[in-house]
This record gives sequence, structure tokens and C-alpha cells, in this order.
Amino acid sequence: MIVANGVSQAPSQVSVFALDRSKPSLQSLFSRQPLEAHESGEAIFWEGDPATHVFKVVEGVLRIVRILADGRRIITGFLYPGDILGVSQGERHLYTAEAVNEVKLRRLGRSRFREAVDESPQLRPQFVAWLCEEMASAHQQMVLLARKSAEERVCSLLLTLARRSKGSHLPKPVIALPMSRLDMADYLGLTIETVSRTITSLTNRGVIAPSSRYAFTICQPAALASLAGESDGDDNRANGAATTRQAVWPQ
Amino acid sequence: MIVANGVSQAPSQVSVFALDRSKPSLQSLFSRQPLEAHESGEAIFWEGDPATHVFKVVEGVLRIVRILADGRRIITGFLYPGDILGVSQGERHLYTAEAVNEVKLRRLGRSRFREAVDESPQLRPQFVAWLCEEMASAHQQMVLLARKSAEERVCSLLLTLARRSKGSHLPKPVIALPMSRLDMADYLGLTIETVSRTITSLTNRGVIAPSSRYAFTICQPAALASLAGESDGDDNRANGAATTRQAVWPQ
DNA sequence: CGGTCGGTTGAAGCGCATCAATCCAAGTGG
DNA sequence: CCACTTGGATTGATGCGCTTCAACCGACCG
Repeated sequence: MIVANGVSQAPSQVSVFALDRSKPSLQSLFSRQPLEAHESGEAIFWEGDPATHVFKVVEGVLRIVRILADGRRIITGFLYPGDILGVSQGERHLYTAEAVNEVKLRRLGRSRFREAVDESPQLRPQFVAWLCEEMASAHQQMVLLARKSAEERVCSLLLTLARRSKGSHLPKPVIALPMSRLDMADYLGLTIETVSRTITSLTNRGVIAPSSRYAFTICQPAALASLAGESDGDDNRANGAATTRQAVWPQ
Repeated sequence: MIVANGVSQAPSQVSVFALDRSKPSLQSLFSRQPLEAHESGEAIFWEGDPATHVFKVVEGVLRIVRILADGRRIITGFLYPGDILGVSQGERHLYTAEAVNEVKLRRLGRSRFREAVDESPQLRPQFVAWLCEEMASAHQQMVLLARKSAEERVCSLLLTLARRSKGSHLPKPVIALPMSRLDMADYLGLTIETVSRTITSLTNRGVIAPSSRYAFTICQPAALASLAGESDGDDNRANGAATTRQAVWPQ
């Protein structure tokens, strides 16, 4: 949690900007806001609630949940520290946001957020870039849901989690699952049983090794990557130029 | 779109604005650009191509295609007249864009588009709003792909197409499918056979009636809506206030 | 301890995919 | 104008992957 602060100088008329004469970022917009905690399972807001605030995740993990009329549950995404939440356009939230873990976040009035971003030439491109990244990962998820097998889906998720925690540990990639099997299933469009079976299968084949129920060592990163079926993988430098434009397919 | 303006003040240095002293909109950015035509099936750009331009669809329909290494095909979305295309953040396009129909569009250099939007206080919120809508429909599609049955998927698509063409004809909703069965299948995460079977089943039950292979009359809009499994339907005024917190979706 | 909750494992069934044949409309060449 | 072709759509038969239902396990907790 790098919330450099110190503070003293009198706030300008746009008080949000008080802090960031140094390096304005989407993050710093929130740095003056009080930290609020939500315990595991708690909802930050519900689908249909008036969208009054924008949130920044400081610590913990959130899930974005949608529920169909008959109870089918879908998790459209997870949010990690540094992510921003609640920037939908309409009057109301289109989804429910719940704490997977114990979560700490800061909130900012939506219009204040908007204005602040809109008025800052530094922030605007950051914001657009962030939206585009969200869009890209949404597309990626559509690919997964539309055409990937159960095993590919699970491997893709593990790989994503591995990539996320990469940077910290280099040698033996150990990944920690923040979420339950049910969350994984609802994110991957599967059932808990299928997720469980797939994980044991991967374990039996030596691709991964469970440290605990919520932590795995990736024994064969390359295998995991190829099982994820993304034609890139742990390293996508390998194919770079070699890839032609269209995929070949025999069959 | 409430773009109150009027304005007269001399245009800035950015030439793109030459035309739109009246009411600047994302649309008008392109109005000076030449019209270019692409025939059915032709690619506008490929996944991996350098992202040099932004496009506006003037006429026809585009499909956004991604292909997995082994040939599995996914259509993550369709683009209709008025839609904008190619605003990804990275250096390269993340997907292929192909003409479903004969298509007419206008292009604009990416950096020029960016600058124009970034410099215009009227355009910025429009652009963000557009991105958010895209995001919302992507989420909607994830719900469909993750948890809906084949029949629900097909009905959802038909309903979306019906809503799109609504406004023109009021009494008997006749919808025209611009795309082939294969495109439908790859958009819905199904096979052509399943799509075909579902359509004949809906026909046999009198929910829809095919005018031709690419046009249907919706005989029972309410039934179609409920089969789409979205807890709202063709008319969501019916449940309007009755709806609890859940439900309600934009698109 | 008994109880509960999340996860695993097993057995049976179903929905959709797969394989394959046929159909239909539009286009082509004789 | 009519055989022939061609590509997409339909229809049928079969099989598989995942879901469903159900039992069991293991950890945590009162």
C-alpha cells in the first residue's frame, strides 16, 4: 500500500487535486479519501443501486456479480488492488460488487471523479487506457466462455493469476487463489464439481501441486500455458514473428 | 445525447473540426473523410496489424472476429452504422474486423482522433459514454455465454436485433438477420446445427415465422422475451416499478 | 463431540457437438 | 432453358463433456 501522503498545503477549489502536484494519476485522486473496510462476502453496492460513487481498491479482491432471474450466477470479473470500480455511465449500477476477501477501498463522488478526470490532461488518457484494458480483458473472457473447454478455462484462470502475482517471485511460481471454487466456477461458466475435477486432474498429471486449498505451485508453466489454449502463454515471445496472419486449421 | 452547444467561436488549430461548428459529435469527426467501401467478407484489418486508424461505420455491418490457434472462431461483437471501431489502446489491433455485408465506412488517423476527442470538452463525455456502453454489452454477452442455454442465446440475439430495428416499424416486428448462421453460431458460442435446430423449433412453436432465410417475423414478442431469460423483455415497462433491485439492463 | 460449510469424488443423465446425409437457392456453362 | 455445381442451411443419428444428483471428506467452531 503505497499511499504517500503528508499533506499540509491548502486545498485548491478542486480539492481532489490537493495532493497530486507531483504526479497526477487515477490512483492519487483517491488518496485523500478515507479508507473503508468491507468484510468478506459483503456487498459494496448492488445491481440497480443508484451509481453515486467511484471506488478504488486498496487491498483485497472484489467480484463483479450478475444474477439471472432464476438464480444463475455469473462473475464477470475480479478487481484487485489498484483497480477502479463503478464507472458505468448510467444512473444505476449494472452489477453487484462484493468483497471476496476482506477489502479496503476508498470512494469518491462520481461527478467529482468525472470532473477531475475530465479536467486533467494527464488523467484523461490514463482513464481511457484503463477502460480499453477492461475492454480487452472482457473480450478475452468472451473467447474463453464461447469456445474453450473446461480444462482450458481453468488453466487460463490459473495462468492469469500466476501472471498477476509475477514480478514478486521469480523462481518457483506459487499462486494464491483469493476466491472459492464457487467463484471460480461462476467466473468460468462451469460448476464447482467440474472445476474441482479439473484441478485434481492437473494435480495428478503434475502440472500443478497444491500447497493448500487456496494456493498452488505451478510445476510445469509451459504445460499450463499450452493447456490454456491461447497460442501465447507464459512466454509469447516464442511465436512473435513466426505467427502468420491467419490461423491454420486442418480438420 | 444531450450535447447542448451552439457555439460559433473560431475553430481551433485542429482541422478535423472544420465542419462541426454546429454540434460536435463523435460522428461528425469523420464527416470530412472519404467514404470507402468493403465488400462482403473482406477484412478491414487483422488481429495483430498496427492500429493506425479509427473507423466509423456508415453503412452495413461488421463483425469482430478472434481465432484460436486451432481454428476455433469467436465473434465478440457486431458493429452497425454509427458505431466506431479500432479504438484499442495498444500498438496493434487485438482482433480482426470483417465486413458481414457490403460496408461503407470512413477512417481517421488514430492520433488525430485521439487528439480531437481529448481536446473537445463536448466529445470527451460522448467518447467515455460510448466506451461504457461497449463495456455493458460485453458484460451482457459474458452472461449469455457463461450461463444461458442454446435457446436463450438465440432468443437473446433475435431480441437484440429486433430492438435495433425497432423505431422504424411499429406494428409487426420483422427483423432482418444481416449475418449467416455460422456468424450467429460463432457469436453465441454454439454450432450452426444447434442454431438451425433452435430456429426451427421456435418456428414450429409459432414464436417466430421465417419470411426468408434471413428475415423473420416475431409472432410472440413476449414469449421470445421470456425465452431469452433476461427477466425483462420486449417491453420492460410492464415490470418497470415491479422490478426489485435486480434486473434492468441498458443496451 | 455433533454441526456446518466448502471441497472432493462417484454415478447417471442431458444438452449440445460431431459426423453425415440431404435439401435448397443461386449461380454457371452447355 | 435446363443439367450441373456450389455454398449455406436443415435434418437425423450418435457420442461426449459437462451438469446434475448424491455421498463423503476434512477443517473449523460452538
